[in-house]
Amino acid sequence: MFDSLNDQQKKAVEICDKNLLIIAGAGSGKTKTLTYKIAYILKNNLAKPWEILALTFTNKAADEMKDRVANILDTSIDNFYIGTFHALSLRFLRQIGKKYTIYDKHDQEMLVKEIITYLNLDKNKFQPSKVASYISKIKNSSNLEFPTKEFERIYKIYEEKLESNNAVDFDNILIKFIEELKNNDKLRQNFQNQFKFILIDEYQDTNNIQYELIKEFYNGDNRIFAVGDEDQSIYAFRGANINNILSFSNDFLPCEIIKLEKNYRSTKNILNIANTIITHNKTRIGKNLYSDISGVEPVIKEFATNKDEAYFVSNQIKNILMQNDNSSVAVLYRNNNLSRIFEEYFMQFGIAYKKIGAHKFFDKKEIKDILSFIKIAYNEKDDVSFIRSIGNFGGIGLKTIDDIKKIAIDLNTNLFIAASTLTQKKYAKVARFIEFVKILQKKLEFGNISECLKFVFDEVFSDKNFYRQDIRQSNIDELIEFAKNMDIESFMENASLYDYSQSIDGENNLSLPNVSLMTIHAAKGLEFDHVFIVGLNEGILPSLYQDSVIEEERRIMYVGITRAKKTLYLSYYLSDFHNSFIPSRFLKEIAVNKTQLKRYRIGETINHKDFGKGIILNVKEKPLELKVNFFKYGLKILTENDIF
DNA sequence: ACACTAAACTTTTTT
DNA sequence: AGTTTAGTGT
Repeated sequence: MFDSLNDQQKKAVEICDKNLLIIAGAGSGKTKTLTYKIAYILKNNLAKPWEILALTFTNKAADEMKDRVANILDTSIDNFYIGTFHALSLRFLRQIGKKYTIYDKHDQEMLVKEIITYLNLDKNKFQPSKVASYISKIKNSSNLEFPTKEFERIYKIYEEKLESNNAVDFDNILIKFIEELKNNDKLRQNFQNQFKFILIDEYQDTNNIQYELIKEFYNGDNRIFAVGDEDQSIYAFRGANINNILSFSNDFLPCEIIKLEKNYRSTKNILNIANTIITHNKTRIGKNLYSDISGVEPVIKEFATNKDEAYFVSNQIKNILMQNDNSSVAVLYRNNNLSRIFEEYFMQFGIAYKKIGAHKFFDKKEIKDILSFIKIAYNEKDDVSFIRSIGNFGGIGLKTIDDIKKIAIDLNTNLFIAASTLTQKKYAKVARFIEFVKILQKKLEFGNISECLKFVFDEVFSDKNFYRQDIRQSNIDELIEFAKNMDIESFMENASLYDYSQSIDGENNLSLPNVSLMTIHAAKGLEFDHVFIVGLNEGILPSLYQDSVIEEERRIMYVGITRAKKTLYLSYYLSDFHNSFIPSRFLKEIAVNKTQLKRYRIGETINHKDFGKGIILNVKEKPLELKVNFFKYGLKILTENDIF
């Protein structure tokens, strides 16, 4: 059964007495190697299934690994510990009796917003979404440095609130678990002894907290097998630390590094482009991906507008599907707002497609609204869910909620308790709300969540037009169906951690369309016969957003390109009717067939980070020199170095 | 005091 | 697409 592995893969599978860092280039059979390694360990009786811990980055990757292990072993996989860092940590926390409400990004922002209003801070200066992501960044970095005093206060109150709400955000799931391990030697040793082999997928995307967790599991006797590719590290914005992979061989001794460099996915031509681009990066271990597959030359296309681009892509897809119905096709972009125009044209062209990511099932308003009642019944201290549910109950407005908040501060308690003290006649509606939640709590104890959801819908939402629209109604039905036969704990976990929309996967389902629309981030780990990477403009890819780092943007480009098996189309447009654009610098780095790609054209508008918008009056290539008339700052000469 | 509506604005990427 | 805001209506 191990005959189908190449020499490097075989080495990676068979070496079990050392820690291993497997540098797995795109399409080099990473998942295959990991799953065969698990099979090898079991066949040779090196460990029992429950002594293997496999940590993945996404639920999709966990599901795929489960499937493939089950396939090659031909047994049930119930005994394996395969899952995301977050899902497994939560599960272990539950095993020791720790239960929390999980705050997703949205809940987090609501909490931050409450704190900002409470502190009377300027809402424009402190945007909840920015503050929330900054909080996560701080938690993920080792040194706690706050930009301002106000920020430090927000952060402190935020952490206190999580504690008093009996809630955890995504980061805290891991932090809480690490705390438990640190404070309880017996518990830690149990885990260390149990997990003889720890496999970590996508190691390049682990952050400091995840790294710390791995350290807690490691006792020097068990073995860590980390698989990763520094060139595919694209989650720095979420705290991923590329140094984890770069310094693996110092952290876990004895250690061996194995590189998987043979690519089984893409044609030579496609790989050439990927290799050419990525060699511009300095932060890398370095590898040389190669392929035996020959194929056609990738296509680079310029369009006047994004509409022209969408038209061309749609037309091309139509042709591809006419030639071979079974081909898989993907249109990939840097950010989700680029998808809309493709959806429009796909409709016009009659192309069936699926859009991945973007709007998650559990982020939908109707779902969150109903869920907030279950959450407040599950955990009275959950102030975020309190505010959402009471606001939807009907007959209770902002003024009343404000009164409750004030009482909660006075009594130093949560909103639910504060609301329970209101017995005056004018607060009769509040009393009814409290009563309703208590009934719900009784029903929840009974265990049938589906029925509880239906109860909430019937009592609170069924007479409101918004929730009676067909799409929302069917989403609600789906939620009720989803909850069937689930216990409250796993329901809560699934609702918070699982991206339900991504799990409706087309691979085994022939009735779903073969054309996918998604961000490059969402496409990571996937492959398609034909790939279109669109919107390859400066300012889109690379994004040139505030903290965007050019090497990471280049890796995103690299990940996109290496999704393609047979054909690859790279395209950009010059205008989207609001702004004008120039082609991505990454296209210039390729320079296929001496393709004439000018980054700058006379007469174009550019957007400079310091000087704002301006019109290009003159362009000199080699060395690059731009004469630009900026709207605010007037005439400037820019050289290569001060352009970005 | 609250419900409802229309218009404006928000967003890189996500466990 | 969802949330916020301002304005109107009950």
